[in-house]
Amino acid sequence: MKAETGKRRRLTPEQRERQIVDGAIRFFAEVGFEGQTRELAKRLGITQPLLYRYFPSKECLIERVYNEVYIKRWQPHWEALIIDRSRPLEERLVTLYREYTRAIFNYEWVRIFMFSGLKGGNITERYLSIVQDKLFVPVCTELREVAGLPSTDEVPLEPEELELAWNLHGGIYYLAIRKWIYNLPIPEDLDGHIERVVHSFIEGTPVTLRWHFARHDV
Amino acid sequence: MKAETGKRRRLTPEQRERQIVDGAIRFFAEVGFEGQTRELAKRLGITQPLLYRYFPSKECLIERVYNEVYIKRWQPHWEALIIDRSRPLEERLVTLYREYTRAIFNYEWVRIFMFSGLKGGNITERYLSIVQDKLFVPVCTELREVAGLPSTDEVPLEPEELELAWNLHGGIYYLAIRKWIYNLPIPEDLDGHIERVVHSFIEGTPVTLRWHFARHDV
DNA sequence: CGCATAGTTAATCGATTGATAAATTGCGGC
DNA sequence: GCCGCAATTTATCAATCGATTAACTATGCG
Repeated sequence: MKAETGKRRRLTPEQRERQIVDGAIRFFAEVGFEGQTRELAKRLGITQPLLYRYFPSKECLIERVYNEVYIKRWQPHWEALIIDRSRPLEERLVTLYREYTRAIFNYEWVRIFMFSGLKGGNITERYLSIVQDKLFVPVCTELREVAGLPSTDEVPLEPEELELAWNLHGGIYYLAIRKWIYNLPIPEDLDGHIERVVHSFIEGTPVTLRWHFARHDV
Repeated sequence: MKAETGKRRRLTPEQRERQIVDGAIRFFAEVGFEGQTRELAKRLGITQPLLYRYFPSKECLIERVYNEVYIKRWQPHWEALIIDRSRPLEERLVTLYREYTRAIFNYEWVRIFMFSGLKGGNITERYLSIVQDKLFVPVCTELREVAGLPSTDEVPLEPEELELAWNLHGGIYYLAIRKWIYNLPIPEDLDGHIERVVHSFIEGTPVTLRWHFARHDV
């Protein structure tokens, strides 16, 4: 009644823990957090109680998965990139979203983020508030300059402006949702697509901003 | 050992079935399809076995929820609206997305659609293929005309063009995801936001299209 | 009033869940 | 080589899942 001989492999705690965490990320990304510990163990080729030697509860393992997935993906230099006026804003945005999609666009990140949002908590809210403060606000500040409008020091940023940055971001992120959640094909040439989308943004948004403020100030 | 007197309410089968379906839509939208039948019954104020008098299995109830949510939301006149060249394209798109968001932007639709996508199946794929054929393709056809480019009869639609329509759509739909999945605030003035986004689209996309074809044909 | 029909319920079953305790086995140090 | 510790497994528990059965009770018809 023993396991198949030779299958039992004794790893160091560090190796085993890493194996469990990596497997859990993949597993929960696929089936959601209601996925069963027995099924996870089977995929890892270990027994279910062994999971509980490394993590006191399923909830703790999930918490660990969150941390592994969200930490270390953010590139602080993005914030400097956006405000580097030695390059055209269009070029900066293309670079930003090229790198952003390379960092974020993958099966595990997109699906775990969505499961996490549906579940509740406030993990997604916290993450996106950072995105807004570190990316969208500076982008809008730069947009003011490109559009020939007063700086944000003189005229505070309006929610309507922020929404235009959210819209650019949402259109791009929707690609990831299409691919990893709706299981639909997306362009092979992602970089080319980003170039076109950012080009449309640069051509259209400053005009809209001036249009908005002109109506607004009347 | 009987239930509390007076609580028992006898409804006609039609009323009871409707009550169960409506409650199930709300319930599964909130917690996902792993939500338990006992909890659903409790929220409805009935006992769990009664669910099985109306639906042979949980899976059948879920199937019914799908049909209730997705059927009857699509407005066939949208397809005619897009190609009505007696009005400016910008006005047509604003009208379209005003109506589209009124029809689709609600808690149940957005969350059940997302749960359904994560679960797999092909419900989301089928729906979105309709959206592409009925909305995005005609929009791109109209864009050709606005941009002064050859009609789609002469030069077939390219995937890159379709992606620009997907991008507009994704940016707008991302608002719904922010609100009902990430639990973030979105603009109160949704119609005004749509006006600005569509304006940016009309200002930026034709330029990008000509830019794209110019590079392309070299 | 009485009876049949049907809506509703309590009680329960077998399978599965997260989690635990105890037995087993692999590996490094002597 | 073998000894001991710790990694891993077997066996199992209590709770909970979807689903079933049989009994209970409200309503309409005569």
